[in-house]
Amino acid sequence: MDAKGRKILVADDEPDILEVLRYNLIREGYDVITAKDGDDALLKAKSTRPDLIILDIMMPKKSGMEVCEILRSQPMFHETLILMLTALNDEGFQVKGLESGADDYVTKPISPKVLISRVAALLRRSSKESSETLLKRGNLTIDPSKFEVTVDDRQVVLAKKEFELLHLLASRPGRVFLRNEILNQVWGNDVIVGDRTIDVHIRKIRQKLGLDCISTVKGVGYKFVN
Amino acid sequence: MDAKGRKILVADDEPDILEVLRYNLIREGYDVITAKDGDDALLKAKSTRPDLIILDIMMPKKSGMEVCEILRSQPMFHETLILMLTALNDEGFQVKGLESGADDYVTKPISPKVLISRVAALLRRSSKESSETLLKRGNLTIDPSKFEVTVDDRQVVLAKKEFELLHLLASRPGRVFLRNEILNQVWGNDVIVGDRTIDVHIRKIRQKLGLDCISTVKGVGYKFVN
DNA sequence: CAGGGTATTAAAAAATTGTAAACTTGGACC
DNA sequence: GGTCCAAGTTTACAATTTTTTAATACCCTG
Repeated sequence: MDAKGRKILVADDEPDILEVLRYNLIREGYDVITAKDGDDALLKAKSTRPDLIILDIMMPKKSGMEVCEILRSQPMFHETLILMLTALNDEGFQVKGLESGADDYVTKPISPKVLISRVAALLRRSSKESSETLLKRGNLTIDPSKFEVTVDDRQVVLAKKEFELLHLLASRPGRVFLRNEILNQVWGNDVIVGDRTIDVHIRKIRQKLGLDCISTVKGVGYKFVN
Repeated sequence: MDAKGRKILVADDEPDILEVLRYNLIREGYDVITAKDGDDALLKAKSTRPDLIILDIMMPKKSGMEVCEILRSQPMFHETLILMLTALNDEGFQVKGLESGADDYVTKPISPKVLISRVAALLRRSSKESSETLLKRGNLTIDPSKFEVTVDDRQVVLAKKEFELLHLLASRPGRVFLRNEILNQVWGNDVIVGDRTIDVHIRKIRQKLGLDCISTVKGVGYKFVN
C-alpha cells in the first residue's frame, strides 16, 4: 500500500527469524534495518531513526525490554512505535512489555501474516494521528484538526488545497519536495493538472501568510524554511 | 485506577470463562454486563451502551466477528471499543478481526493479567467525554439528557437530527468535522443520504439558534466556533 | 541575450455550499 | 382505515468560493 519510505528496525538474535521478517517486510515495501542484539539495536536505532522498531524480548547484550525502556527514556524515541516479540504464555513479559512502553506485542511462533497486519495497523494509527496533530514552526502554527493556520496569533484562512500544500511542506522543514511529489501528495496520483497550478497556490500561500517561509529551488521544487 | 463507571460487556458462551472475566473486571472496579451468545451480546449492547465490549470469536447464534461488524455499522457504536478473544494461532481470525473493526484482540488461553492490562490500555486511549453531560459553549447550552438547547435563557426546540448534529459539532469546538464523519456519526455508516441533507440541517440549526456558531470550511466540512 | 524555468495576474471553469420549496415517510389521533 | 402533522430528505437552482488555465512578465544562468 502506502508503506513507502517507512523505516523498520528489526532486532532478533536468531538469524533465521531475522531473515524471514526482513524478507516479508521488504516485500510489503518497507525499508528494513536489522540488528542482532540489544546493543546493536540501540546503536542502529540512533543512527537510522526508524518509524517502527520490532524487538525480540530474549536477546544477548540487552533484552528487548531493556532496549525498550532505554529508548523510551529518550525524547528522540518518544514517538517511535515499538513492537515486541514474546514467547507464548509468557504472561509476565506481556504485561511488563506493555507497561515498559511497547505499543504492541506479537507472540512467538511468529506468523508473518499476523506480524504484517499488526505492523500495518500500528503505522496506520500513528500516521493518522500525526496528520491530526498540531504543527508549530516558529511563529507559524498549523492545526489540521481545526483546519486553521496562525501567524503570530493572527489567524489566516487558507483554502483546502492551499492548506494541504502548506501542511505537506511544513511537515518536513528543509526538505525539498519535487513538483511531482507535491502533485501526488496534494492532488493525487491520477489527477492531471497543469504545472503552473502549483506556482499559483504557492503564491497565494505566501501572500496570505505574509511570511517568507516557502523557498523555491529552481528546477527541483519547493521547500519550507523558517 | 480510574475505572469508575466504565461499563464493559463481556460475551462468551463458556460460563466458566465468563465468570473468571467478570470476577477480574469487577475487582478492577468496572461495571460488568455479561452475554452468553452473539444475539444476546447485540441485545445487551443496545440496551446498556457499554464503553467496551469483549467478544469471543467462537459463539453460538452469531460469531464475535459478525457481532463486531453489525455493531460497527451503527453510529451508536462507532466509538465503542471492541476487544476480541481469539483462539491461538488462529491467523485468519486475527487478521480479519482487526480488519472487521475490532480495536484489539487477546489470544486464548486468556490470562486475566494480560486481559486487564489490555482493557486498561484501550480505555486509557479513549478517554472521550461521555455524551450525556451538559455542554456549555458561551451563551449556548446543550443538555443531551433533557434534549434541550438554550440560547441566552431562550429555549430552542430542535428536531432529533438537528440536535445530534449540533451536539456532535459542539462536542469538539473548533475541530472540523468532515461531511463523511458527520454522516457516520449522525446518520450511520450504512444509511445513504444525499450530500445536501447536511447543508439543510445546518441551515435549520443556524436559523433556529439565530446564532452564528457553525462555520463552513469549504471542501472539508463544518465546525463549531464561539 | 536566449532559454528554461518561475512569478504574477486576470479571467474562465469547476466545485461547493446556501436556499426555498416540494416530496416522502412514519406516527398520532380520530 | 383515513387524515393530518412534522421530521427528514431530495431536488433544483442561485450564490459563492475555490481551482485551474492561460497569457505575460520576470529572472537567473550559461
